[in-house]
Amino acid sequence: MGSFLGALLGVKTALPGHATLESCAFKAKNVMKTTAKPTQRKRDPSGPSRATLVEVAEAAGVSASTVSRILNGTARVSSDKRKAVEKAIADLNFTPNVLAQSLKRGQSMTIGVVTPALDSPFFNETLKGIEAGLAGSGYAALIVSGHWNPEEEAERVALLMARKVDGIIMVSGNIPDDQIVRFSEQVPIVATGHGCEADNARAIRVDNVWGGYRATRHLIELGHRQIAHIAGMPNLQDANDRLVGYKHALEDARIPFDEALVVQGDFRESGGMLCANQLLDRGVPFSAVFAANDQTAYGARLAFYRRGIRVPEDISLIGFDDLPGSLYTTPPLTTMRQPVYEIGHMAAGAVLGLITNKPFKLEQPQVELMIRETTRRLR
Amino acid sequence: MGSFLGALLGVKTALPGHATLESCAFKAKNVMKTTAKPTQRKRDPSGPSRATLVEVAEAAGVSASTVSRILNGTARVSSDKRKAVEKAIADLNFTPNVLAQSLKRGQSMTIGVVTPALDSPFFNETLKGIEAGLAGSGYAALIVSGHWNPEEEAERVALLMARKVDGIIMVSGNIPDDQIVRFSEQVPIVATGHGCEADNARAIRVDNVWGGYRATRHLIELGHRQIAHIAGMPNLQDANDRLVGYKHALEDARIPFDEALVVQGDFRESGGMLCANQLLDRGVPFSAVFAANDQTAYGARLAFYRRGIRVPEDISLIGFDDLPGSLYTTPPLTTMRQPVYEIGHMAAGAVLGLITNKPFKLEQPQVELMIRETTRRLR
DNA sequence: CTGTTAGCGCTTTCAT
DNA sequence: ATGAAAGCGCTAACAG
Repeated sequence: MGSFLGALLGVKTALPGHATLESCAFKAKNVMKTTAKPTQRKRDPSGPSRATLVEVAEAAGVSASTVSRILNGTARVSSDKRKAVEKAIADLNFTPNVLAQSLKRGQSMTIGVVTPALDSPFFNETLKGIEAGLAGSGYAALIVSGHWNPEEEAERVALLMARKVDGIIMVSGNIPDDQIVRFSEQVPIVATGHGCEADNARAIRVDNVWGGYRATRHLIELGHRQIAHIAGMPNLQDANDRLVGYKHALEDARIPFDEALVVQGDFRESGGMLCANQLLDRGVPFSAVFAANDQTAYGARLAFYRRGIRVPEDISLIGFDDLPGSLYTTPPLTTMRQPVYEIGHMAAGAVLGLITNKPFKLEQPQVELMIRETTRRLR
Repeated sequence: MGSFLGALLGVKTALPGHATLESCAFKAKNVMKTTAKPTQRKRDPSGPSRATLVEVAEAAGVSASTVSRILNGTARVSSDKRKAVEKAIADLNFTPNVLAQSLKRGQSMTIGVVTPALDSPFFNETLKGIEAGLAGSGYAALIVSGHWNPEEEAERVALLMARKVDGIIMVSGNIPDDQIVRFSEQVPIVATGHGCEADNARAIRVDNVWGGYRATRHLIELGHRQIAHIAGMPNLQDANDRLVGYKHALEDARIPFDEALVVQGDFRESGGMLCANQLLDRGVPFSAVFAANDQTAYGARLAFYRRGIRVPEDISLIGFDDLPGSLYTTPPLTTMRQPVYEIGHMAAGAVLGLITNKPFKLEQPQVELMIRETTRRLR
């Protein structure tokens, strides 16, 4: 087998069953410009699939209605016709056009989902739950991102409604509750991280105040008294609630609240890192940090690492959310677990219930303290 | 303000502007069972929106075609009629029914996206790129998950075709290339992490062999000679290619390949952790590890931490992908960066090009070594 | 410039 | 049990 260096010297070498390696030598130029060949979009009747119900009917020698009835089990059909139709369907590789069905039936069999971010591990967990909750229902999810922007979120909702989604799930986001309620006059909405309730709107939200309280209290129970807090995204109720919980825990422990120990983060790693540095630079001593979410905690963790501050030996750190990755940070992160997947699942069940007018259950999901290895008793 | 402990003792307290805290005391029972009230689904003409184009036409005293023409800018319309129509549209809060438009035009203005996992930071970066690439095009993305299962992926494609998506983006996945090509006879497909090429199919894939080579070579350049590899998901070409690159780098450095230094991972943290332990337990010494992807590296990192092995002091570790989180591990992970976002963006551009028959560029995205803090020169 | 007409592919009375 | 006919809401010739 030719050597790599050989390739670099211009000697052609090939790998068994793999792309040639010579590209390595010409990395910078290894550009395959492809231009679309003018390919005709075919609407070729003999081609695979793309048959219509009427064509099936003709092939089977029956009327369109009969085919439709068989497809939907709407009425009894004699078994010979049924067979003929089934054969025709198979022969023509027919699949009903969902668009046409939707138009006719007045429902699109799709649920709109608006998430604040497509690349957040937190919201993706929710999406996964939604997907699971929708599985087998015949409903598909149309996922769009509002990019944390209230106007864009509203715009997205409009887009979803134009596409005639049968229901909407709002995953957190910055859109005001009353606007959600207004939207819900048009289409059923279930919102997580919101507090709205209306005829056609439901909300699922954990008790963030309690969560913030519990997290802080955990630190207090470990003997910490100088506890910093890196807050979450401003104006986001979830974040504010956690701060409120933090204050209450301090109060209950008769620890005076110190403004200098609270900094405004943004729910992201970069913010967490910045804030931790800020905190450190202020010179006000602290032995523990409650980060408003796990991503913030990750950032703070790195800031400490950079300054040679050990976690948990020197500083205890607790997060909020329990992202999948928090099990694998070094050391694994102590955090308040939110059952995000379950929330998504429940939200899906709720929209479906709202749409089909069937009863469903909506319980408040519980946050839970996950003690791992970033918090320790103050010596 | 009432104290928390007060609440626990049954004294009612309320927070200004926030949920009462008493729920804390009754955590286990804090269950709000909600049953759907039988809400009538309204098709109320006077209600907000839900007007049809014909209704607009009537209200404006023109024909439906005129309204349509104004909506789509298909032809000139006298300004008085235009004004009347615009007023009617505003009055009735009219939005065109995309479903009806789609049925008529024969295109749904939606792109199907099948991803192997909804909760993978790697694929979500791609999704984000796709979303950005689609932004402003009028196309929406219908995202479905194939759960790493080839059958399910095929099923998902069928579902997307039934919904008449105008194009499909396959984000990696286990579905065989020739099946993708077959599907592409029905609808344009762009696949990342695949090698298929056909009239209506394009593929975007980085040079994983080169990536594996470069990663390993980085370790070699640092003086390492006993280099372990935690491989990726079996049967996945990307993973195999990286292994091939690894072998070649060893070969070029005249380091004999040692089977005992290669273990089969699964691209996930848990697998990485398991594999690292396996490696350690084998007793074959090594000073560096090339993990097939970042998630694997995270797992390995934790395994080392658990055994008191320091990274990079005792063992150097390099990953592959450069997930957003890799900037914030402790220490930040040295890795091969894949421009995942760009790949998604490019894929979106490519489907759009395929659909509209416009030229587009498809360049092979380059992987790049990101030297951070988990690798160091062997003393 | 604008209205009329004819569907897109499917479902659903209404007869038979 | 089955077919004919009438649309769902919109667009696109085709005539004026």
